[in-house]
Amino acid sequence: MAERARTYHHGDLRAALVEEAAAMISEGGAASVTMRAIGGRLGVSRAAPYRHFPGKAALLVAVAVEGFRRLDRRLGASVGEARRSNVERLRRMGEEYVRFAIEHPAHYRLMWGKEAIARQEEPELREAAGALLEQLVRVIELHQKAGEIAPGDPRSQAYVAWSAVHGLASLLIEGQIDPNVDVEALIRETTQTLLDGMRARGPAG
Amino acid sequence: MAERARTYHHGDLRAALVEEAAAMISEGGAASVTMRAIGGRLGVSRAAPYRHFPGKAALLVAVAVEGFRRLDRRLGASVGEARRSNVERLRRMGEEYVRFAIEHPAHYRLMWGKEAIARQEEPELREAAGALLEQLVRVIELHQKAGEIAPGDPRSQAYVAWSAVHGLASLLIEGQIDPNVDVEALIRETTQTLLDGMRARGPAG
DNA sequence: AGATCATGTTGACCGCGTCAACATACACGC
DNA sequence: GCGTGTATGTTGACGCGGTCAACATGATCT
Repeated sequence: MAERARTYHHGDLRAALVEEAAAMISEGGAASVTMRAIGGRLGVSRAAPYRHFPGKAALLVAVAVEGFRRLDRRLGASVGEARRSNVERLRRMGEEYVRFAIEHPAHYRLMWGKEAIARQEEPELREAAGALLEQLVRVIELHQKAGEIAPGDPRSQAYVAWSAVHGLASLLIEGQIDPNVDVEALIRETTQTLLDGMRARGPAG
Repeated sequence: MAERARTYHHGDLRAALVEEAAAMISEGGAASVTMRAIGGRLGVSRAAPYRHFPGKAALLVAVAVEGFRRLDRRLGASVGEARRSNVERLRRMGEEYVRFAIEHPAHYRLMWGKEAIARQEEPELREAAGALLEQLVRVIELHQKAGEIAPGDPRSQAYVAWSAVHGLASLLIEGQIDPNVDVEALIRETTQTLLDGMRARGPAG
């Protein structure tokens, strides 16, 4: 944003690349992000990014990791806001999760899609996604102790809860849901059904 | 499969293209599907597909539609097999849905991803996905009448159920779930939680 | 000031999707 | 049978995008 490109060297190109790529993803989708375009927008040549990332895939990974960080912070904040217990924390987390996806569809897609990003397991990505899951597990344990949701392996339950919100987020941002439905109502219904299901204890252990 | 390429004309290139593209997606992911490669595998030139599809995107749409048809048939069959009622139908549908995704990850990804496929609303795709949703709605209505799940707009409930299985399927095929967990158990736990939640009626109408 | 290394630039290559111009073969009326 | 039109397939070329190698520039340390 600041006046760069005055000098031959950029100053902090690496950070600028990640920031700019994220902006372009939001504006025009992942397909609009090309090494040439991103260089152009930063007043830099097409090959300059290669001094900071081994390739385009690595740059996108960095963008995705940044997305995870933001989502993680946002969920953390929402948990803080929630009135104490009564599964409010979990509900808030779920709702905020979906809203994040709706607000940043292309970014969210990039965070999960295996297609756009390198196949090999990027450890940084794993870590960032893992942190998210950890946060969810902790909240579930909290509610378990309060007797608000059924006992059981909190990690499995976290996967179940995550599936529900991730699925809803995906359907919404991929345009699979009838535009006439009330999105906020659907989000509430989804989290409510999920919480009801987690409170009950079905026949299958 | 049969001996083609004997003649200058192919016979049924259109169908062969869809079939071959689907095979390549399964083998090497969507990125491995290039017009040149697919032509080569069919003993045909790179531009030949353009006589049958306006572009690569259209070919991929056809592949995705074919995927929807298969999934639709499979779910229909699973419903038939399920013992009568007691939410067995819905459970079977959910489980089969996730299994389909696991067995055909790249194909499943293509079916939903907006990234790979043209942005404009392909009516054929909408229809195919819509048929799937309709099937789900009908099963839900059935269970509602049997008093096995709570009353309410079956379409919203269908979206909720769909979110759960689609989310789980996505997480699994994108490798987001710890490989040590028992996948089948997780599938059962997810459907069970979902069914429990749909049976209950939470405070939110 | 001079050497060295990090950072940025330019030129080139290759693969890809796509189109235009050309070639071939099947189909149908005589 | 035989031309003729149309569907289908081929080849050449273009532009774009990712990437690498060779070169240029500028910061940094002594």
